[in-house]
Amino acid sequence: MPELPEVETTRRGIEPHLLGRVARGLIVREARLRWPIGAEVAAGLTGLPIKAVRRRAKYLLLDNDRGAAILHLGMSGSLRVLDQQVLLRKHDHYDLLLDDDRLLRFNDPRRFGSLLWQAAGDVHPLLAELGPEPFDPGFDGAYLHARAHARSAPVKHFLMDQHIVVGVGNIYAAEALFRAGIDPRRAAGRVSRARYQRLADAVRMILGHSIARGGTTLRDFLRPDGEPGYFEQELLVYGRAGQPCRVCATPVQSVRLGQRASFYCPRCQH
DNA sequence: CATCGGACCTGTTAGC
DNA sequence: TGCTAACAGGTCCGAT
Repeated sequence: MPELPEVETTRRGIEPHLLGRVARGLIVREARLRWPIGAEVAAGLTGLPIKAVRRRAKYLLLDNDRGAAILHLGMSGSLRVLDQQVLLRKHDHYDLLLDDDRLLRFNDPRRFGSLLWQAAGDVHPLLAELGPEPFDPGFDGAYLHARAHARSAPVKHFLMDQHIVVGVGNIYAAEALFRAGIDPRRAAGRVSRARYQRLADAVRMILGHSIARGGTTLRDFLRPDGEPGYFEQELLVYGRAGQPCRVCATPVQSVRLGQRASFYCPRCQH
């Protein structure tokens, strides 16, 4: 589910409910997420006000004076701010209790999500090696071209590598490569600087546009307010195998690149 | 180092 | 209608 636009949509949805609220405690019903939820998370959060709700890559960070909780939604996770009375559903793994009698509830069927703690002054190893945000000024064609030097892996892999640039997952990689006219199978090291500039622009445009639409709803993604995202209606190639390209009407092709479905137009992308 | 495959999970869907 | 296999938005880790 969640790539950068969905995580950012979630951040914007929960931020007004969390900012300035004192965390009263953490109820963990299922600690076995991507990594087990440790006791340090509750200890770090409890008793202090939340000073910021940030996003870095696909991670959400809840800051207080002791440090930050690091939340990841994995493939199937979602967060909602609820009244305590609301009935528990399957896969509701933790609740962060707030001082206004509401709570932040995490649901995640596949349990690829995570909840970690980072002490003030520390940088968690998972965050330390991340590439630039797509909206950072340093993310451009020259940067991508330099990082791709001599790489033989498909450009789609390269674009989805969070050490290169963060936030681009399987859906938006397909969409950005389509907009840039680049075949997802092409070796990353064999894409020109000019085409990488188109790609960087396409990534920013698509992510920004999707955020404005509230993210993409495939299957079960819902925003924290329970509404779906609307970007799905604007996908040009993702999930459209066999259907006509919206630009040239050539049937959209599907290939598997490293265990993952990739969609592209054989006429528009080279 | 870069690259590949496996691993972690459950739910939904496609195919027989 | 039921059973099974394949596949799904992420990404770490170990082997090569």
